[in-house]
Amino acid sequence: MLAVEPLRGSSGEDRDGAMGSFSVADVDFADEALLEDISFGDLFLGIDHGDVLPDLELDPAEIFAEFSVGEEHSGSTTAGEAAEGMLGVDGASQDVVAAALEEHNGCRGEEVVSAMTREESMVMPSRARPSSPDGNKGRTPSAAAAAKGSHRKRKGKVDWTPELHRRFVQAVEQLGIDKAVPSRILELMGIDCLTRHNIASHLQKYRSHRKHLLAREAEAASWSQRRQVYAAGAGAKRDINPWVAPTIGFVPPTPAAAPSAVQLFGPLHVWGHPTAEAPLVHMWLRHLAPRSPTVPWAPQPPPSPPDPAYWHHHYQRGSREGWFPRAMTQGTPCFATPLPTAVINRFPAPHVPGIAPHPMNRPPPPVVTKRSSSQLHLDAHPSMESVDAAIGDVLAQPWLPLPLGLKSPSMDSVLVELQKKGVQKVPPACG
DNA sequence: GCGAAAATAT
DNA sequence: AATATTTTCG
Repeated sequence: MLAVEPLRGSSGEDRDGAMGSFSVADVDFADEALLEDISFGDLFLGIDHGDVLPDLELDPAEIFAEFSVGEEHSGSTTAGEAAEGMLGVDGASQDVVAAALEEHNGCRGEEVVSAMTREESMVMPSRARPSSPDGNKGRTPSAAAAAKGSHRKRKGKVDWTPELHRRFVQAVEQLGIDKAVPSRILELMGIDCLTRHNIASHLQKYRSHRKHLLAREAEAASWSQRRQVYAAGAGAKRDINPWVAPTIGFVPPTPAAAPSAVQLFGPLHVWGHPTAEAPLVHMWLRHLAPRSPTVPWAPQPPPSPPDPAYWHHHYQRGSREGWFPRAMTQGTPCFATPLPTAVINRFPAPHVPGIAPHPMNRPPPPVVTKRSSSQLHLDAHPSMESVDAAIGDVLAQPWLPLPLGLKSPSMDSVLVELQKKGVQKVPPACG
């Protein structure tokens, strides 16, 4: 088994340019990643301070006007203070915040107002609801519902701030995922300005997201397992940390694992897109796999790369195209994980229809195997074209494992040519 | 009371 | 247009 990589800083003429400098696109991307860091990361990582107060999305004036109904707030509650609270008070403990929250949202007051509004709306409908023309597909509007009168003023929207969500998740975890039902959650959260419906709704979404994320994790695990299978099959003994040393030619397919090039450059769907997902994933994922309270030393799942910056930190652009681990270009060269052709063929990298797979997201383009013509040629008397083609592939794929058992004399001549081009043969073992 | 899905808001 | 939240309904 042989693996080759371009020599760093070698005098390869057509390669130096590509290696030595990043394209404009690369630079732009890095900047973008940084921007994301600042604008989104902080917001959602700083979950324990400040940004916490949930607020009902009503006009403040409206809120307090309504809350004043039937509720004598203890003088201290003013609109001004409320506004301050909504901006987040530094250093306020969670309890204080929650208390303030309850007070400002006027929980009891809201109940009163809601009820009243409800009754009012029966009498004087404030908003003509479009009587869902055919939206009721598969649903038979009951006579009761029809008789009820369908006009109802919407309640103030609950803003599920990170802090509120945190409480929610805490309650859910405390109950256990199967016993977590709205009423119990509501009890545990102890925030009586929320209704059971609010909780139920949030729970619905929470489950949905959780399901989604777990599915993706399972997918990632599956891929990781596959990689280990063939890595082991090829005799690799080392444990490979997928975040640090991804197997050559493959990139973990899910964002939960590491963002693929496709996910970095083109939206798959919104949850797969870093700009949209980063903040949201933090919101939902944050409590997904908490350290076991009973077995705190239990092994943790590998940390997800928090954002594109992580990706850029650990990976770099290869020559021409493709990402590869920085570790592979720094310090002692390591042996690339062997990728027997048969295995590659059996486990092709995932392919998103309609989007050309990124070079690193598909099986390594074969120098020899997939180009049967080249293979034959090399085995016999390689022409310069075939050698050049091989070199081209190698340069495009900085780490290109050559198929096992390729030891024909012509291979040496290929390697000579590769070396002339600044491609280096990598020692068959590392460490 | 619960969960799924429709309706509505942003 | 997409996502978040509420409301409806079985």
